[in-house]
Amino acid sequence: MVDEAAFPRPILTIDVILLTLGAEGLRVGLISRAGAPYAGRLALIGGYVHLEEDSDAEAAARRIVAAKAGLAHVFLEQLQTFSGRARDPRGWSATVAYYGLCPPGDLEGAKDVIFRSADNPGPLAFDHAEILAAALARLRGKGAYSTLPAFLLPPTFTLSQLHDAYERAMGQPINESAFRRKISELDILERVDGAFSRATARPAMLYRLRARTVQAFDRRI
Amino acid sequence: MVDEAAFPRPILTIDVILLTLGAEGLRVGLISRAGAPYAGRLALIGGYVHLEEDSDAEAAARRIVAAKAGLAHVFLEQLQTFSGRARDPRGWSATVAYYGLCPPGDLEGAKDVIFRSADNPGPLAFDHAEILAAALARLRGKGAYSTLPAFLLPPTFTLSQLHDAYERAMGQPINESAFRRKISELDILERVDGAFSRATARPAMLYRLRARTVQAFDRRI
DNA sequence: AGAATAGTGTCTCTCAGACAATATAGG
DNA sequence: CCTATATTGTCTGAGAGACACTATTCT
Repeated sequence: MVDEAAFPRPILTIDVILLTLGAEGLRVGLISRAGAPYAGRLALIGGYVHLEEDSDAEAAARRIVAAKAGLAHVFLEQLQTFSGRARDPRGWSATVAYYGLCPPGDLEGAKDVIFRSADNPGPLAFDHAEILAAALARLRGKGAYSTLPAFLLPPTFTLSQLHDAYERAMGQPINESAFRRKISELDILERVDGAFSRATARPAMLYRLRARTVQAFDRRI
Repeated sequence: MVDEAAFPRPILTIDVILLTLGAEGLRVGLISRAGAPYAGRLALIGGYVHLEEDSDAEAAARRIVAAKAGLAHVFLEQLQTFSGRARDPRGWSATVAYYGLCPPGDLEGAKDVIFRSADNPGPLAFDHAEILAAALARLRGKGAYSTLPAFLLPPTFTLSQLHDAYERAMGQPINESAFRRKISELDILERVDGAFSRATARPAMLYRLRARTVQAFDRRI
């Protein structure tokens, strides 16, 4: 890093790929763009960094998700930075992309957010389709050997729900007994008092994650 | 991304963690800083984005590595963006970090670059120690299930050299016969005519990577 | 009792690590 | 032949998938 402070500075933005679980699989939260460019197009939840307010890019992402989707607590992880002269007609820009995972129940207050199938969201503004695809690839890659999919669930959940979250996040079936075996061997969950009861079936034990952060495993789940 | 073009723009830089293989393990290429801040301290190879010249951040990274380390062809992959108010005394900044892998032989022309043990490089400028640690973690994590360590070798190599590169990159022993078995099953290498001959031992067959890009595996190597 | 979901036990096949055995060069 | 490195073969234990079986609640 050499001192050449006179260089023109590029535009720096933040984009959040907000993902949640729907009945059919992953869903992504989008916002309809008010102004040009791409007015009326759906876009990822994004904004500028506020230098006085935001201590770093992740703080900016949290502020933006809170402001635009009304979400106070989201699991956020940096995905990648997308940059270049071509991606925004206003000029050379860079956006630091974060993916955010949250349980479906937390999305009541997200009035302006439109949820679409993550795998088939329709046309998006800028290079957001590419960014979304990268987020899905990361989630599916990392989900196979980490607790990432658990952050798509509420704080307490049953093993069946966890299994379901893994299957829906990964988009492929996972052997159930092997899943239970591995989860219990990995010792990443702890029992919570009470049980989750459905309409017409046996109630299941409730668990929560032992750690609040993502845990990666040696082998895939 | 809302239009608020009036916002002050943060400083955006690029940093490259240039890694290569030494006898003792991984080595990182550093440059002694000429000016303030951190004058005289060792720092990662970095610089500003040139908006007219660089089509995107990776192009900027390539230009910077070519200019400061004299390397025309390096394997580069984006690591992460580090940002915040505190990391640079000159103000809120963001740096897009790339790690670069290259074979030891390519480093003849890198006059200004100082190589240090990657695991113990001594004090570095800015938050570069943290960035380097993240690069090593990524290389070791991803190296276990990809062809990443092969990019620390010249274009053609023997299986023993590849095995050695994996062990040195990962910092831990790898069972040799299992390694050979997995490599051959994965079908990522192809034979090259000729053989590599040492002083006083059996010459070994030469291989090269089938694909020019990193290949990830299902299971760890 | 029967339906529906939760949870367990077990069999088999594959794969990874350990390590022995064999191969091929130079001295 | 001896040494050093390369390469292959085999044995064994752990783990993953398949799937049947048991458990518990509600109607």
